Amino acid sequence: MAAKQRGRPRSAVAHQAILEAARDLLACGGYEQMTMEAIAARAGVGKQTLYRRWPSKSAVVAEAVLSGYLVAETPPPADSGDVAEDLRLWLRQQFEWLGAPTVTALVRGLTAAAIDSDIDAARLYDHLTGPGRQQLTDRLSAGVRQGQLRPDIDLETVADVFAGTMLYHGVTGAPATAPDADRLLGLLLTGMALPANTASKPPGEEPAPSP
Amino acid sequence: MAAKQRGRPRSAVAHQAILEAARDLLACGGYEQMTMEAIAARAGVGKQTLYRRWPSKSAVVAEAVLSGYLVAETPPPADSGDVAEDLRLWLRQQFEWLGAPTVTALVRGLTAAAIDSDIDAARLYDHLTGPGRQQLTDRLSAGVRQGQLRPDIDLETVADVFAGTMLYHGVTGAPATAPDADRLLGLLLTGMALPANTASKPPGEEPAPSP
Amino acid sequence: MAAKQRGRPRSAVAHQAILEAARDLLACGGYEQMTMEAIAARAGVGKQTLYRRWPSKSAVVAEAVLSGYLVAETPPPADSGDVAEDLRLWLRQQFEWLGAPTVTALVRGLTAAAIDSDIDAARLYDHLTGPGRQQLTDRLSAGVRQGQLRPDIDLETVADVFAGTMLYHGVTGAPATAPDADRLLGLLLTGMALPANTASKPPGEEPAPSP
Amino acid sequence: MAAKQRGRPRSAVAHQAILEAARDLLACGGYEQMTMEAIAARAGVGKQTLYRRWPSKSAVVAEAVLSGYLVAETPPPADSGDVAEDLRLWLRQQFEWLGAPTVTALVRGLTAAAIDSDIDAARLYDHLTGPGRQQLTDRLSAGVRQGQLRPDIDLETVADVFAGTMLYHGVTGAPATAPDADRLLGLLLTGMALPANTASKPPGEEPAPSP
DNA sequence: TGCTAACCGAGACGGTACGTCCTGTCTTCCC
DNA sequence: GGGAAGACAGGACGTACCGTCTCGGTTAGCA
Repeated sequence: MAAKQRGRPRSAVAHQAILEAARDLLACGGYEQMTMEAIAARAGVGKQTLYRRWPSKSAVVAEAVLSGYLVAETPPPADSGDVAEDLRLWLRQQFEWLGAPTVTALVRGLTAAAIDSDIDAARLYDHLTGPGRQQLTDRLSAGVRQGQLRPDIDLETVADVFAGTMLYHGVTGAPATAPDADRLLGLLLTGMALPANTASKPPGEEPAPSP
Repeated sequence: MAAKQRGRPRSAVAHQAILEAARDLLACGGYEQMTMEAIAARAGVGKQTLYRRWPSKSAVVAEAVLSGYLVAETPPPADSGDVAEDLRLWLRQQFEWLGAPTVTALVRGLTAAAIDSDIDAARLYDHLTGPGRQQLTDRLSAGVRQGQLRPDIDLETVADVFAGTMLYHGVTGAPATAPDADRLLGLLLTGMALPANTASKPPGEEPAPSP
Repeated sequence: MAAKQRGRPRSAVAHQAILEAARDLLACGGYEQMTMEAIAARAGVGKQTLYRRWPSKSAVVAEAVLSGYLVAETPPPADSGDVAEDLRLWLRQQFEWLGAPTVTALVRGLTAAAIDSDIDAARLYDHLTGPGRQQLTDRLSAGVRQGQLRPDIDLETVADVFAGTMLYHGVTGAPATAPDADRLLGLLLTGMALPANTASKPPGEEPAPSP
Repeated sequence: MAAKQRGRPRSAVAHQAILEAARDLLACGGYEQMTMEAIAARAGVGKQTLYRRWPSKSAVVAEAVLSGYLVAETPPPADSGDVAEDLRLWLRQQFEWLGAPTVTALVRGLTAAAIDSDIDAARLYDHLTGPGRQQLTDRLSAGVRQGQLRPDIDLETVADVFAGTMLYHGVTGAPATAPDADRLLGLLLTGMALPANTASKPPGEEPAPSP
């Protein structure tokens, strides 16, 4: 081992002030507004204090977004016994939350950071979406146990679909509406294939389309 | 009115040279490397010639990416009569194509441009994904007519799911593999809900949890 | 030949504004106060416009001081026929002028610039002292023609003595007073050696000490 | 009063190491190279140890230069009975010594320190030139006693002339040569005025111009 | 022997200037 | 009028240094 902690230790206060300043600037002015100089000034910190901790602007943004996202968690899906309804409400909530300018700014900031550097963006998104993912997969698993969902569904793929959709709306700024949520969920629940086509095809039986 | 074309007409050669230079720089150095000065220099053009045509860097990038994407089109899904297999092959192909460094660079460039300006990013992505979208929805419609797909599927939502997934992989740089394609398609075809649930949902009934 | 003047020519206005701003800052705040950024701001100019013309701060200072000095010329020594008196008045005037805070600041600035770069400082000082030098040597030559000064005096050496003295006072900030001027001039006119010694020096002969 | 020395005493070793490090850096890299951090690092000392002893960089430089100068003293002028020759040799030696890169660096460092702070530069130069001054004035006084020099010469003014000349050469880096020394000494010994002029001016006589 | 004060090396801190780079505009001469 | 060239104001970048502050640890006198 080494270096046994010599010299003045790095200030945790400064660390937090920087991340918060970065988030504030990101929220109110976007990625371009969020200058290293502005961050330092707003955090009441020298520029070198930023560069001592992070090698570049992208890295600061990445950590700022991640740490900020985690404190602004949304509640997990309820478990009323009706998985479709629970997911529907949860997804609507997620979409609504994602539509908040602050959150959009965080997503765009993180995306910009991911693009203009060699940050491991996939890892970042995993961190970012991690908690929501877990909430989702938990509820899906419960739905399986409750006999409402197919036991063979690929939880990760479902989570990826949601993540991709959210990224799309975050980047484009196109708001994700409640009907969007419903349509997406409907597709994922029902699937595209006719039942006849999928697992065991009950011969001749045509499910009645919505009247 | 409209001054019917006075003075020297704008050079189409310069126009193309600029877009190509932009794409080249984007492909080899990323969005940050692609400066307006570098584009102008590489295209053998004055900077003013860029700004006479596009109002900002983002706009140049946008058009460069879009025009570049279009010339590198992928073929539409086949129609062998088996819609699941046709889509599987097409999606794999799309994913593979998307994994090419050049294409990734274009996607990332477009995303960066979308973020740091007030470009209508949604419109851009529509342009970008438009052709693929059309190919997809055409094949899906055919599948419906062939009695292999549900007649009530929401084509746009399906297309959005694909677009979101591709954006995710483009931005993170995480390669989208053939198994990913298969899993995604499987989910979308089959859906998550058990057949029993879709048809009749016994309200309030709690299935026995696993013992 | 080459380059036949393409592109926008450099602005002479900006050039002058920069030099003047540099001199102003030097005069009111010293060498340390005179930042490149402050110069640019005061001149209403981008920093790049400075660096396009001069490679470093020292170079800007050098030119600013030189051009400023030249416009603030002092009058040449009079020629009343009495060279001693003419020089006495001129030297007093020079000393007084040198004591002005503005001039001291210029001298110190130039000296600082000379020290912290590889500027050819000797050349700068020559430029700086050139006009005064010429005035001095002209008057000395006239004095020689008028039979008041020795024909074999080394004009350059005399000028160097004055220059060195002025540099000393400029750097230290110790004001050069009128009595200082008189003493220096007295020394230079009269010399240190006794007349007996100057005329004929009998080798090996020990002169009788003063009785 | 006066807290009679409690706590750990200051390290004399560190003191010397600092001054030596400062001189070394000054000698090999100039004033700009000589940063407080570099001095501390080279002396194997914490920065606070510097600031505990000196209030600023200029102060460190000043003491470093002075202490360095004193240990590198040049011998005093000889007293062979011939004051002109003694001074000539001594001045040549001084000029040669001054031309050494190390000495030039010290002079430039001291000058830079004098400029960018409110150090009493005159006092520093007095310290710096003090020993040489004393040597010089001693020899001049002896010359006066020996009847070779005028009894009314102003010793301080002579010393100032030498100091100014040396400062000029130190700052500009222009080497002071042996002929320079001879010329300067010739001027100071002989003076500029014709003997006739100093004592009694023959009235109305116009000297013939050079043929 | 322990207490307390001042030192020590190390290095982070706020601040500020540096010199480079890029954006979007402008100004020149050439077609 | 368009086009290539390049200067323009402005401003962010990342580096470096100044002088201060804060760690853990050392070295003295005093108790």
